[in-house]
Amino acid sequence: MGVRLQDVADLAGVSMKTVSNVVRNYEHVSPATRERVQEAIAELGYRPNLMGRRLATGRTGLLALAFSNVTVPYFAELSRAVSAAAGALGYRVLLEETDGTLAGERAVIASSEAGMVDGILFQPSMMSSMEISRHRGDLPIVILGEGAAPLPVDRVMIDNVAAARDATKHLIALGRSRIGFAGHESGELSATSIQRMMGYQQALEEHGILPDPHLLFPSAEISPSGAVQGVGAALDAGARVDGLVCRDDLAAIGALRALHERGFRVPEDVAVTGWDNIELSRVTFPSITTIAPDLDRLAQRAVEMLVERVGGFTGVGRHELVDYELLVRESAP
Amino acid sequence: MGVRLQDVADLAGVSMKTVSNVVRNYEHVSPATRERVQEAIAELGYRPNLMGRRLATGRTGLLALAFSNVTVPYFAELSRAVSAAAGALGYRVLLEETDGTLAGERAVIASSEAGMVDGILFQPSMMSSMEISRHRGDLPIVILGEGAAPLPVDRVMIDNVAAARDATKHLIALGRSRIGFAGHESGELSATSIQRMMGYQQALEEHGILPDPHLLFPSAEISPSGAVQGVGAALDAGARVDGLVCRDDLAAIGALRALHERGFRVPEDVAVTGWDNIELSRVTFPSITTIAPDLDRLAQRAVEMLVERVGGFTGVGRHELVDYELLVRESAP
DNA sequence: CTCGAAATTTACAGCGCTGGAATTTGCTTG
DNA sequence: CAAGCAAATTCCAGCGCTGTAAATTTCGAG
Repeated sequence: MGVRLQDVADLAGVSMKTVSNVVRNYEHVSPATRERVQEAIAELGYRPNLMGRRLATGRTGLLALAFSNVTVPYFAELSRAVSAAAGALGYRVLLEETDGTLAGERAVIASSEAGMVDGILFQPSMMSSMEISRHRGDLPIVILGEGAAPLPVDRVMIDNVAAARDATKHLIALGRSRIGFAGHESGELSATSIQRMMGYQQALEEHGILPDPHLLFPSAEISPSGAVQGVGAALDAGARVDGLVCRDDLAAIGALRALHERGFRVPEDVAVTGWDNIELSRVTFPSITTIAPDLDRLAQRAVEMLVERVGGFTGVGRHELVDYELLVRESAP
Repeated sequence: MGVRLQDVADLAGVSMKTVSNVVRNYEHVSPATRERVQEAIAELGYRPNLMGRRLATGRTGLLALAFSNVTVPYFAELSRAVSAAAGALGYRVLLEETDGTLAGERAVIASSEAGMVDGILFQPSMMSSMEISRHRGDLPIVILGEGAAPLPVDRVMIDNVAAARDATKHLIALGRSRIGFAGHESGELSATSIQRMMGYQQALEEHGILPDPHLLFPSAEISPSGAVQGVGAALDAGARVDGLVCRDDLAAIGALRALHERGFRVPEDVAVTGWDNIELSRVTFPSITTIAPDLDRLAQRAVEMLVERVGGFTGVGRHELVDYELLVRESAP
């Protein structure tokens, strides 16, 4: 099924290779020949078969983007940004969901089939980048987010610690002093949560506030509902805060509901900050003050670095930070 | 770079084809040989090269899923459901975003390269299924959602008209009589919007309520912010409703904010329904009464039908309806 | 006109794998 | 013990395309 290069070549009366050259815009083809071939292509409706090309070149033109779950708005937005950046460089993106499980993440790294993608962009939830760099096969990998340790693999991230410090300081500047942290895992903490909590504690300490472990409100599940329950349970148990730094916008949305249900006003009684600047954080009531990473830049750098590796670059692991911004909105004005 | 089938064959002292048979679990391989080959595979760390396999078989094992934009939660959730259903049948899913533009959708259908995917699952926003079925090349397509006309291409959807009628009747049963519709396009309506508005109007008429064009609140942009503005502008212009059927949950979230900003209480003053049952609709305050399509079933049937076509089925276009449910929550109890 | 360099085009050998036919091996059975 | 048959394995010919190198044509200078 399908028109082959040879068919076009026959019709145009040239060799297969010349047709190939025309298709790929090789420069040394005479205008006359080029036109004749193009007519033949149009007449036959020829479209190059990618599998053939890829077998021959060894490149697939596909990059994998692995993270836990597209239904997390941050990841959906990341996915768009990465697709755009990859598209600009002639690559397409294959999403790989890991469900945030260790098994899922290992499966991505160890994928039993080769040749599907040219490289992987990986935002790990559970695996340490240590393990990733060890487990790595021959496929280039760039890590998104995650820890700060220098490792033999490229990484792009924002400075989570500094950003968390900024968010917390913003609440302190608002005159809040009983500031909680919400939305982190109740079990083993992800690297992301660890860094954000670290920044939160640093800010408190810098301002002479003693971090109070009773003001940490973990979620049994990293989801808005998880935060509703986590924050709700803590409030019901008598915890009182006037500021709340949330691990991400979804946790903030959950916190908003939990607070609202119990009659606390945001921001009057409790000021709340989120993280990620997902589209919805502008539309909730109140809208959410949040850390907005420069997602486009993050995606662009990550793709660029990965493409360099695909192209053969084998230097040491690079570690780049990307800008972020604290977007002040209604929940912590 | 890479261990080849031949390398494994050499090490195990068998032919390439036997190794291939082992890799693919062909039944007629003696246990002894199988084991020897498997040892060789393990020792060499062999992983089959997909491009080679695919060139040989003509199948890529990839299905495209095309829709406007992953950052729309409904599509993200659809994407998960489709990935799961496809995975169960041995396929993986490549996302194609069209940005909801005609050009984007045409690009998906007319993709200039062949052989990338075996088939397409397509949820159109702008293209009519008429045009899709005409434009179709040799690639099997299954349409998700969209119009009701019987066409020579498979389609799976929920009964949008009936569901909209149910949502509207629910508001009527709550004693509401000035019921508006919000969140549809302010320009050309999508097929989806048309059907949902149709159901809304039918329900009103069935109950002797004359549909009032002043109670239609379109959004300049299909997004929560679009709905905030659309509904907000209408309210500011003096429109008064006691019930609001929203085209989707994001519009409902936007409507919630627009109403809240102006001091209307939900559901006391205005009862609101959404559509899609996105995860967040459970967590907003108030949580949103919504139409919940059976997404898993939808995805499963769509993938099954597409895989049948990939397998060679060429019968007439089938048209399947999938169940939905009205989930009653706080916004319209 | 002739010659060499540059421009254009072609031949050919795979890329790594699989389908199907052909061959060999291993058992049964009369 | 040979024939007969099924199971196991191998051979071979591509799938559609591209890289390399070699062949051919073109063109301007002398």
